[in-house]
Order: sequence, then structure tokens, then C-alpha cells
Amino acid sequence: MTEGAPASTPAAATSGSLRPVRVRFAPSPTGYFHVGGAKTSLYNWIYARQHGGAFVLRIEDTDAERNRPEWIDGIQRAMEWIHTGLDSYGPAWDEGPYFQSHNLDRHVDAGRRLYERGRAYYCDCTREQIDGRNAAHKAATGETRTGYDGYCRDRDNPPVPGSALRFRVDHEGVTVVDDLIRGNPEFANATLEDFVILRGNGSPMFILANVVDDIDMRISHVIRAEEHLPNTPKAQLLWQALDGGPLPTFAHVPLLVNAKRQKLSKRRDPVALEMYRDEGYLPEAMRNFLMTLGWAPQGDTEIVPWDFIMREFRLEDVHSSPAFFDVTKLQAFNGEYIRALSVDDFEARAQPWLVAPHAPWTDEQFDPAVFRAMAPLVQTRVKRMNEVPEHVDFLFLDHAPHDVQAWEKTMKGDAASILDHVIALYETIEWNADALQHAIGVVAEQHGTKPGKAQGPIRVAITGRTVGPPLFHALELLGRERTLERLRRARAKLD
RNA sequence: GCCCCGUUCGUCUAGAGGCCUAGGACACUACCCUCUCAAGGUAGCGGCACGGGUUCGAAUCCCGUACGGGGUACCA
Repeated sequence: MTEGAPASTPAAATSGSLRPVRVRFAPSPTGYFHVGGAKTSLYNWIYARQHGGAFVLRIEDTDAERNRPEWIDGIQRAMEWIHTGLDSYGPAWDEGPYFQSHNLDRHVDAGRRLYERGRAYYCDCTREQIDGRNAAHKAATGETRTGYDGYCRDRDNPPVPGSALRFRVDHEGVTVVDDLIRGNPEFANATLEDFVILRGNGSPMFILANVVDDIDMRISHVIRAEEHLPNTPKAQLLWQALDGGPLPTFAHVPLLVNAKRQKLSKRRDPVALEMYRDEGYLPEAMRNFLMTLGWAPQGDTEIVPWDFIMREFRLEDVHSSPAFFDVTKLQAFNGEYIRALSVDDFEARAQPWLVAPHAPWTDEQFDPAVFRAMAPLVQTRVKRMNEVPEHVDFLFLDHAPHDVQAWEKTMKGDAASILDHVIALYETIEWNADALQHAIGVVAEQHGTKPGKAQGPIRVAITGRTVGPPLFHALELLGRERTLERLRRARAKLD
């Protein structure tokens, strides 16, 4: 620890609150759009809207190795998707996308400026050399040290290619971060190492590019994930060294974690917003759910209209502890949103899943009128729109789908005689759901069982499954001929 | 190792010293409804990490401990 560190630095005092609110969301295009990123962008966007500010989209594509152009478009499409239906509040982003790579000269200039002012120095240490010295240090003192040891700090190295430019951290004092969510975390400057801002090949590091762009774009509030908190003091030091003006106010939002409480990662967890979209989650359900991770609307319900969230949300009220991204709960939200849809809306939303490749039937087999008749029954039974086809496929396919387990479970005992009996009745009966159901009641009674039990073999013969939408309603739609054909076909297999 | 952040039912949360016998939601269990499955309804299960303070009174304030997480790159 340093001696007698001051309680605060100008950091908190100078961060402007009278400046126009300008926030930014700065994803790096290294993969699909992360659900955590979606949440952060929503926070940014709401904050901008609430304060009459601007929301800037900036693509941080400085890591050429890992960036792929196709991800850039994907991120924008995903952002538009999560904003579906929010047009009345303004666009998904107000400015941009800006590309960090286009500002390369500004970043390099900033680095050079810092060098000229003695705020940065060139370093030609290799990682191996640094590690070696740290190992020797440990051997000599027993103290473990992993960071840069400041070896070149006072060697006045020339700016030759291959040498990295390091920021010269003033190790005196304390840097205080003005953070809306976490109070004001303090970092002793002595614990900050001289970090690289320009690589040996001359390209800027993230922290430099990020700060320079934030200054240039006059960003007033930096709302980002908690993982960035540790490098915030470095960013503030850079900001001041570059005469960036009033420091931005920060808000470090809690991480989204998996069941093991580790931060959601692109490689081991299902984090792609696009994937949830393609599975049939509704954007309004997803965004509502995302908002409840680390924050809750007033009252006893978490599922609330978006305008309520826009009104009630306070960045200051956001939690500071991580939240588990619980897909089960997301599904519950989604199911509730689906059920709240009007039947017309439900049909419209279901469209993408009613055609190939999502649907197992052809356009010729599909009958919109039949689907329409089934829609209300399907609506209460799906949690994701991609579940829609399996509830109605038997109505459009030529034969009942095959399910061995369902068959074995129901096609035993007196299934054969029940089928015989039902076939006989269905050949002449009036063809409507009530009559169809009544007939099963008669059959059940004669077999000394309950209607619920007797409908089992019929259901499997027709739909291939043991569960599904109300059977007799479906039979009415299927028609006498196709129904009888399936019943006879099933019956024949039992001989 | 060092720096930083965090800790209310299994999970997401409400809770700003007395309104808390800690509320809601998801999940789970049971029952009702019912042609299966859902949906819906009713009920139940289940929590303030621990230890010290402060206070007439603490889930709420302070300190410590434990545990969890994030960062510690010439990644972003």
C-alpha cells in the first residue's frame, strides 16, 4: 500500500454531469452477438433515451486477427432484432456504426503525443525477459510479481520498430472511478503497471483506441460490463494525459454467468442472440428478460410493458452482483409473451416456422386455413416458436409421424379392439369434434376404461405422439377419409 | 500471488433500521379443471454466508472471516 493516499482525486469531481449525454456501445466483431452485450446495449440505449442523449454504435475492430467482416453485419441485424417494435422510441442506434479501425491514425497520433510529452516510453523487453526477471525477483524476495517491472522506464529507448510504447504510470496517489452502480472504487496507482499502448508493430492497443475514440466522440457515460472495471483506472489516466476533458461517468453492469457462476463465454456457453432469435424467442420477451437480470421493475410482476421499463429503469438501481442467465426462466417469459399475442399476431410470428427448412412439410401440403383453425390451441402449448411445427405436422404430412416410444407405450392391451371399435363408429358418425369425442366415450365405456385412456391409441395412430393439441378438434380438420386411413393403417400393424 | 467487485429461497429479484411471521416470479411438489399435453386456478416447499460490533431495535449501518467472481497480455 502507498502511504497516506489522498481520499480522492479530481476524477470524481471533474466528471461532468451537465454535458449532453452521449453513450456508446462498442462490440468487437469476433463472433455472434453476445446476450450479455445485448443487455449492455439495452442499458446504454435506455439511458440515452431517458436523458435525451445519443447512443453511438462503434465497432471495435482493431484486432484484425480475430475480426471477421460477416460478424459486423450480424451484430447490427441482431441489434435491430432486439429492438423490434421499438421504433416509436427512435432507432436502435443514433450514430454509427463507426469503425475503430478507421481511426487508426488518431490512435497512433495520441500514442506519439504521449511519447513526445514523456508520458510514454519505448520498451523492447520480450515477454520471456519480463517473466525471467519476475522469476528472479521471486527467487530473491519471495514476492510473486506477474506484470511489467518497469525495466525500460528510465532507459530512454529510441522509437525503433519492434519496440512497444508503454504508458508511464504516475505511481503516486489513487485513481477513483466515478461509477453509478458501484460507488467509487479506488485504485492505488502503485498497483498499476506501465501498460502497452502501441504494439511493436505500431498498432494501437484496445485501451488506447478505446479512450481516444471516447474522447473524440465526446462520450459522457461509459456503460459496460464489469469485466472492464479493472482497466478503468488506466483508461482514466490515459484520458487525463491526453487532455480529454471531463472524465466520463462510468457504470459497470453485472456480468451474466452460467450455472457454475462463471462469466458467459462464447466458446462454452450458448450466448448467441442470433441463436435465440432463430429458436423462436420473441424479441420483446428476450429484452424484458434481459432487463430483469440485475434489475427489477417496481411491483410484483417482472413481465411488464416496455414503456413501463423505459419509465422505471434507473441505472443507479442496477445490481452489482452477477446474474445467472437462466434459459428456463427465459422460456417461461417467452411462453407468456406468446400467449399474450392475438391469434393474428401469433400466426404472423409463426410464419417463418411454417415453411422449409423449419417445417417438415412442403408448401403444397400446407393448408393455411387448417393452421389458422389450430393456432389458438398451439399458442398455449409452445414456449418457443420453433416448437410450432411439431404440434401440427400430422395435419399436413401424408402419414402420422413415427415415434417408436409413443407406439410401444399405447399400442398394447386392448388397443386393437379399441381401434376396431372406433373405426366402425367413425365410418358413419357425423363428422364434428363433439360427435367424435362422444364416440370415444362410448368406446371407453364398453372397454371398461376412461375416455382419457381410450383416446391414447387413436392419438398415436393419427398424430404419432402421446401428447398434442386437443385430438377431436384435429380429427375434424383432418377429415373422415384421412382419419380412417390412419386408424386402419395402425390397426393393421397390430396383427 | 497481486488488484478489484460481489454474497436475500435452487434461480432472478423486492427490501434504503421498526411496515419482515422476509414479499413476488421461475423451477419443483400436490390438488382442481380436463380427451392427452399445455394453459389457468389453489396450496405447498424453500432464503437474509458466518462471526463480532453500533442501536431500544439490523436482511438493512460498521469491522472481520469465509466463499464466489472478474482482472492481471505487444486480446478486446
